[in-house]
Amino acid sequence: MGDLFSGLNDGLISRAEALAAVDIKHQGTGGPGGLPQLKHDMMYHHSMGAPPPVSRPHHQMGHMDGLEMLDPISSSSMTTLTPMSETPTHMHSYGMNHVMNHHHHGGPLSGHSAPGHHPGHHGGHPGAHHPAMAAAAAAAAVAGLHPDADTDPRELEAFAERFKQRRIKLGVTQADVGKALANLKLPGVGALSQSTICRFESLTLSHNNMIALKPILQAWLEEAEAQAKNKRRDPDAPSVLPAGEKKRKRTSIAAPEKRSLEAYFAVQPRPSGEKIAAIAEKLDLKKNVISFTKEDNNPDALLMASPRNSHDFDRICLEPEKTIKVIMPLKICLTSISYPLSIIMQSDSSNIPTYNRNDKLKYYNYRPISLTFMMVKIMNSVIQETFINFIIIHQRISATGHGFIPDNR
DNA sequence: ATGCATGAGAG
DNA sequence: TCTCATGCATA
Repeated sequence: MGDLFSGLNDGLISRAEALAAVDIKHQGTGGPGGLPQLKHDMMYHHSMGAPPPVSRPHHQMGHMDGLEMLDPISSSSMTTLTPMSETPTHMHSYGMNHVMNHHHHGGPLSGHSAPGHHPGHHGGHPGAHHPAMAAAAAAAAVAGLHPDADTDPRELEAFAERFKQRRIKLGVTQADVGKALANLKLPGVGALSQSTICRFESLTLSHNNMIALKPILQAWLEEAEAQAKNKRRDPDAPSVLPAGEKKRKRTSIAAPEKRSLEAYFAVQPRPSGEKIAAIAEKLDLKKNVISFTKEDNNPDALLMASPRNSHDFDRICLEPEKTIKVIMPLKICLTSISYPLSIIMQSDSSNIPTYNRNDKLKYYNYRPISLTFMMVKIMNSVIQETFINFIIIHQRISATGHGFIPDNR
């Protein structure tokens, strides 16, 4: 294994650097080498507040073997690369400066992110904008932590979680939130789609996008809770809460039925569609209520999901236009592989979710990335077999076909 | 929740 | 042409 990755290292790095030179824009203060993506990864990792990355986290069940295979690699290459990751400067370069001035069609986030919130500080100098935070920021900088609470992935993650919980407590759907944003009357902020709210909550937006959206959603949340508190809303202020109470009541399964289902499940955890229908009929429940026994939710079935096996990858590698999605533990970003993968993420033209919340243990941050055919091709041209192996390894431990690690809760 | 498409802005 | 944010439609 070790050979596998170290062999791949040199070729990839040089190729990667070539790519970096082309693809990657300046990422702020000069860290060592020109691999800003890595900083990002590093940052996130550090900021995850996880136990030392090298320590062997016990991830859940099926992933174990894969992780174990990878462990020695990461620890060994860690040695060489760690210094880089620890580089305290530039922590907040955080990449994306070049993105900050993007103007998107119609979106509420035109250009500078976070309208109405700490004007200007997002524009690529995420230093301490609150005087009060300056000290903390400085301290954080010394400690190698991200000084800016608004751009701190931990904070973003925490906020997203909080947001979701409180939204649900308010009985408001993602779609409701999206629409209500327009009523907030924040400058430059219009409605958003359910998709976007969903993506925010699930941290499947770009980091930049997360940062931009956060203050907006925060504003909504505060307003919504205020309005919920005072039943008598200011008639002038448009409600940011959904109008009618038209929520479908939650299905509840009576104890006897539940026992039946559980008993059945013990015998036949994966009944056919007809069986499910029959059960539903018998228990006088809707079919979708019984759907928890479907293959989708069977952990054993997860590895069956697409991409199913190495053959799929092989095929993909021969098929232009295909995009394959791979999930890797962030830990891998700390290894010799990190450069090329970072660059692939940068170069990929499709949407690249930056975060996800599936890592309950906080030891790893699983990060979905997409590899376009071109990138695969480049990778392959450098280290053909090795790359295939690499993919397979990760496929084994993490591919779900949905782009995310299952919770396995 | 997410694959795919769109259109803006930057280069 | 590329990247990115975003929405639509639908699994």
